[in-house]
Amino acid sequence: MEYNFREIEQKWQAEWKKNGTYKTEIDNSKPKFYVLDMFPYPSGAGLHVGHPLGYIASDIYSRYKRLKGYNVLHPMGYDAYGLPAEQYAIQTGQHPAVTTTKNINRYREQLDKIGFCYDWTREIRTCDPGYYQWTQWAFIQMFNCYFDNNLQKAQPIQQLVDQFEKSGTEGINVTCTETMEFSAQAWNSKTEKEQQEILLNYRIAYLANMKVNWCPALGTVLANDEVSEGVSVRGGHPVEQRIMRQWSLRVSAYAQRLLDGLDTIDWTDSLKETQKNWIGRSEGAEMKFKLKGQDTEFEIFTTRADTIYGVTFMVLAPESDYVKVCTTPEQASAVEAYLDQVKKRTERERISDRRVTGVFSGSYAINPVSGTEIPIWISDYVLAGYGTGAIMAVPAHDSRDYAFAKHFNLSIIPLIEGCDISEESFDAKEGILTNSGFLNGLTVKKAIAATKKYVEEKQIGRIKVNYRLRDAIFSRQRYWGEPFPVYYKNGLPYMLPIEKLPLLLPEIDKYLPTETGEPPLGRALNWGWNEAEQKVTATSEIDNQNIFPLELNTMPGFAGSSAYYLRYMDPHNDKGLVSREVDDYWRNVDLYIGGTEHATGHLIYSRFWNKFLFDLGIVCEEEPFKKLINQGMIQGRSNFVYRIKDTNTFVSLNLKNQYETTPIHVDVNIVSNDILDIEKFRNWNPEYKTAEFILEDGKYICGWVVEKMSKSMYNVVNPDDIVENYGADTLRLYEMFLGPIEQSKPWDTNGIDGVHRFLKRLWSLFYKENKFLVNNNEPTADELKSLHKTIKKVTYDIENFSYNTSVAAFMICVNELFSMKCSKKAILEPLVILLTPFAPHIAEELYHALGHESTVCNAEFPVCNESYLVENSIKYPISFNGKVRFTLELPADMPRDEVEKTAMANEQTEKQLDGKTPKKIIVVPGKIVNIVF
RNA sequence: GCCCGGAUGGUGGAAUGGUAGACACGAAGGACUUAAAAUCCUUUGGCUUCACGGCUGUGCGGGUUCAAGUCCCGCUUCGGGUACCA
Repeated sequence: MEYNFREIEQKWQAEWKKNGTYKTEIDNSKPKFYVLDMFPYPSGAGLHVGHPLGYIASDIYSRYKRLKGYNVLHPMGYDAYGLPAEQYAIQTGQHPAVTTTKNINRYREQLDKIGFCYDWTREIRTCDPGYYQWTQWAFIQMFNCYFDNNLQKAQPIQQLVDQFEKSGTEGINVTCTETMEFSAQAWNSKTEKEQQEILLNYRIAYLANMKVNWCPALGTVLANDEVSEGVSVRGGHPVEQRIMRQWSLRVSAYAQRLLDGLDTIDWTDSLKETQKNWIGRSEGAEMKFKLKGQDTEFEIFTTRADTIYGVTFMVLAPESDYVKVCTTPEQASAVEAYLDQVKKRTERERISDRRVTGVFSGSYAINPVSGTEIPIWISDYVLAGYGTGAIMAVPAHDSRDYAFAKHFNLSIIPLIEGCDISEESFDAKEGILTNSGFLNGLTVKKAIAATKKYVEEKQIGRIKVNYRLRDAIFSRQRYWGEPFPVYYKNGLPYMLPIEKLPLLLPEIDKYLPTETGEPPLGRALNWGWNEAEQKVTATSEIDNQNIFPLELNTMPGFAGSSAYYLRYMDPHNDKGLVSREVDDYWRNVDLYIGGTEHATGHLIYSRFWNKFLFDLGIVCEEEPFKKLINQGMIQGRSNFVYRIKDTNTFVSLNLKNQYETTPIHVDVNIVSNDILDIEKFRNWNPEYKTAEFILEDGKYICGWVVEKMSKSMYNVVNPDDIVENYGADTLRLYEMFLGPIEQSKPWDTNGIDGVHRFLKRLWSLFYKENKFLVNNNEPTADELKSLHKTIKKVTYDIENFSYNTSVAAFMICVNELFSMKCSKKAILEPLVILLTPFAPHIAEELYHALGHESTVCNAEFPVCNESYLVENSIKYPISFNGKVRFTLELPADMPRDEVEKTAMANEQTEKQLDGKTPKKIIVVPGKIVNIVF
């Protein structure tokens, strides 16, 4: 019987499906384990061979944990809302739901072939109303809460209203967009509209005018993590700054908790570091500067309060509110011209072009410590969004201030003894202060502390912690996303009642903005809210009395992916996102596998969302993902042919230097071991039908290079083809065998024969021609040693996610058993169970061949018996001055001095020493002998 | 600029401070076969030697150690993240 992988894999996939082998239920008798993959966005291109890498890794771990006796939750679903489907809809008129469903079906077909142990009864799609009603629900919860800074926790907004009614803003410490102060009396005398407007300043989901990243090409705003270097991450379109009234989530309120939480989870240091930088905590002081000749003052933020004596000018961000206050009539036109110029520049231009620009406002500030007068400038190197949007400039010790001072010829006062500032600023936080009044003689560190103390005592400012993390803009001017459960009355937002969710995404005729520039939902014919009857009605009936307009924006991509891991726990619950009982069992994700590209997006938003739900008591764990592993990227390995210039003749790689050639990408699927299949090449493209070839050794050898896997490079390898030619088990093993899971590495189909041969060889221990070879003979010590060595290694490697080395261990074991001609059941049965996580189909087949009726998935993972591994003798490497010269086989229990004596007595030792006396002899029992002379 | 990773044969990669190159691909040679495929066996870092063996070798330069791919210091270089963040 031959190893017929096609038959075996189809048979067991059907059997597993029929028996619900991977269906998971709560089972209090077993410990739980939750393994999650980052769910995919189903793109039209389908899966290439790089996508399943992480899925295979998590599948192995899931199966391993199950064999170890855990109740394993391992679900899968689709991040189904997104731009590509919508842009395809704009081009073709095809409804995004149609495209998305088609792509999902294709993904599912591809995934099914690989033999994953997903519980598909728990599948979710973010665009499914049964799912997105909980995204809408969460948004309403956020609208109904504010963040209490003292408790560091979300609280119902009603508590804040009670507070305002009783004592106004007196004594409150809550996160808000803008600091407000009013009395209880003032609050109580405000109209409903005014009160609601104020509350938006405090809600966790709030509507506000803010500076947003507007992407004209995509026709929508983008969040900070969706923009990189001034262009959109998706598509690379330019982004500009605009003020717009948009929904935002007060993620910044959770900055400290997001930072602290990192210490409690098992993520890689580099990922934690990325999040730390993104959150960007910096401790400093906020200081007040008075304006000369006026009764106003303004605040700046600095981490270098110690440099206060070196402030020679101030800088305001162009968007700062202080600009108006500071600009004198004489300077008004110059300032206006400058603001105009700044406004015209896109984010990208500003980043690429670092010219020093700025304008003098005409006003002066008073240094609160030294009392000197300081000119106030305006420049776009100061950002409105960070700190207070105003800085004190210390050109001697800040390179940006230095460049500005040099450009505009402003004075520079050095503050550190002996520092050289003739060419550049001295930015290091070290040295002894000078020119600094009461700080003279102190080190920088001490001076910072001393200034902070001084600032607080003299009440010219306060210690302040700033975060770089911004609130998340939550509105998108797109069609294919979750509709907001919001309608507008008097221009103010009101939430739909929770029982009326989901608010379904309406149908529209075209997926474009309206003629008046409204988002696509502006085209919906049924997009009014009948408040009295609590239902959606015709847009034409909107009268702003009883029928109100619904929100036209939709939610961004990260909305649906922020809590999906919770929904998998309880996917069919129609009373809540997840019931508390179910959440108490599954708690959080024990192992999360996915790419690093989500480090500053999804992984921040999810943690924020989870913390918010934790505050509400909906979930029991504060962190959603306990352990996280980033799988590396699978790169493409492109092949080239070399066309001789101006001909249709192609020259083989090692002869190309004799000609003038152009390298041309050739489809890797018509190349094998870098040898071109000439016939296939001629048929690949009509242009090459008549191609001529200059061969070497009768072959055409292609060149190759590692680059991104993409259609345009013709280096995309499809997992379906691999499964068809080698089987899913071979694909799974080979993907793991390629190298460490976290490392990026190129895909090269060439090596796949090795793991395929391994499976065939394993098969050959069971079957020869039509004979079943397995017997019940007693295993020998060597056979047991081979097996248990492998059990030990594989167990250790799985726990440490070192899958490439476990595949190697399997190969070694099978090679050993093969040369021992071992077909003993006592050895093969544990081996088959051990292999189950990696190659479940062949394992299931062989397990049944060994006489089992039930699935191997429910078997017990073998345990290593150390007593089989004990060695009687050890081969000691005998080295001289660190260089190994020969080995000596000695009994394992030989004491140290005996080993030394035996080694010294050896004639080869004598030869090596050549009459010299050893200075020192190192014996590491069980390891090595080193003789120094 | 700052932060985080890497750099080991022709290739992918192994290696708790203890015989560098496990395992696999590829290549070369051989067996079986009319032939091919499949399978099996042998060799395979480089230089050198008929051979035993010797020399050399983990990006570069130093150091620590009886012993360094591994630890420390200083570079080179390739990835990734991030940035007028005060």
